[in-house]
Amino acid sequence: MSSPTPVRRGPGRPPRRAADGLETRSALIRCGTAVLTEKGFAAAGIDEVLRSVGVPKGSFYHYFDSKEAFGQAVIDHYAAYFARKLARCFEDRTLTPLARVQAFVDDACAGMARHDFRRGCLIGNLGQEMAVLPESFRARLEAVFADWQQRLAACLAEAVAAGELRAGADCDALAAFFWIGWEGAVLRAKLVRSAAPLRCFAAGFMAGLPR
Amino acid sequence: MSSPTPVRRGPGRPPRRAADGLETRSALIRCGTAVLTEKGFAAAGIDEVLRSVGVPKGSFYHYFDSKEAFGQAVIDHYAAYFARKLARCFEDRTLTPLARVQAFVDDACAGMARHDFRRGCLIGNLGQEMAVLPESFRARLEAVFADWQQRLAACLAEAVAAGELRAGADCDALAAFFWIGWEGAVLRAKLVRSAAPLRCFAAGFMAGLPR
DNA sequence: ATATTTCGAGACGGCCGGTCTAATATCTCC
DNA sequence: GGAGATATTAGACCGGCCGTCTCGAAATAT
Repeated sequence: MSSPTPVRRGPGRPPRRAADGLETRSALIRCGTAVLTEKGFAAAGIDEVLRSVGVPKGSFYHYFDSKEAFGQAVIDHYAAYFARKLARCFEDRTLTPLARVQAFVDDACAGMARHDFRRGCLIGNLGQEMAVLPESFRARLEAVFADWQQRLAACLAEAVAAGELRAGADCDALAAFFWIGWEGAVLRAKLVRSAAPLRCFAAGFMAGLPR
Repeated sequence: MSSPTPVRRGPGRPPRRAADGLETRSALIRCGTAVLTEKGFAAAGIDEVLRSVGVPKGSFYHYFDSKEAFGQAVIDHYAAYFARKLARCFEDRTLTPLARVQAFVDDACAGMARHDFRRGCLIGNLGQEMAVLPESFRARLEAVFADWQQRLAACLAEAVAAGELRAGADCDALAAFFWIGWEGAVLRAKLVRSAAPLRCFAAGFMAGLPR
């Protein structure tokens, strides 16, 4: 019997399938997200992504102008994914604001453990690589960090309103501080293959908050 | 007139010169430190180092078994250099213990600015790259971080003794927290090409210390 | 049915980077 | 002063990777 999705692979325009073009394209992006999150941009090869998805090289340059354009698409995809995750955590009304921050940390620990601490944060990876990256990445990466910072700052502002933080606390500065250090924690977690750095940083952050 | 050091370049055993082998070798390491600190290990090419030092490609494998071995040597060199810097800062009796930490931060800000925020921290760079690095690097990088943490913890212990920190403060945990987050700050400073993240993290760290 | 457009297969070129081998000049020791 | 040992290098090799190119076939329009 034939496979459930008889993916024709051979030259010629493929038979019409529901939004197949989008399927292929987004499969490439999804796989690329995993690969770039693990290896970074420069060290990752397009061929690896293609082989893993089962798409021939010729298709790639039909969907993307270049590796650089592909990277941009992957960043956008990751940013959207992460924004959803942050919204889920930081706007969860069933928890107190500070408990939401802790929930994010717990979620991140579980996430890294699930991939044996080989994958880190795509944005952090690429930020570290800026010296060897197309300059076009810089603005996009900065924008993503700005978004994260704003989301966390809003959550911290709720903490102030709820009396969990001292009135007058500088939520923006605290949020900036968190994300700056968090990337370091992710980096270290990859190195020691353990969630300890994530927990260490989170605990230190919580302990240092102005109550 | 001939150059002061008439470096013979051509096949054959070179004329005896005072420790020339060590000269060449350490020149490679010094240049490699700069390059790896900027680009990381995977993205850095040996050719670039060789060209920059004026050593032919064939020579490389006379001095090092492989790129991996070269990387190890560079790590060792960088670790020694950084240990000296930390000793200079953290054991400076002319400053209070906490002022020494701030002195290190100021020094680091100046250092990154001097290279236009293109160079970061070699150890952090390589840590981030672990997924695509020879496994042999892991232990060495961890050891370097452990050394840094211990040096900072000692300084913080002095701060406790001097009454700058609350008695009973967990200096080891605080030191671990600092280095975890600091690497994130360096990463971010490279991204935004500014010392602001370094200062933001340092300020947050200082503000959160138990007094 | 014919022409045109859309999509994909897979090979190819060019480049670059790490590694190895052979060759060569000097040193050392008899 | 000659012979072997040693230090250094030139250059070739191999493999990977990005990007391109041509061809082929299905879908769609006319």
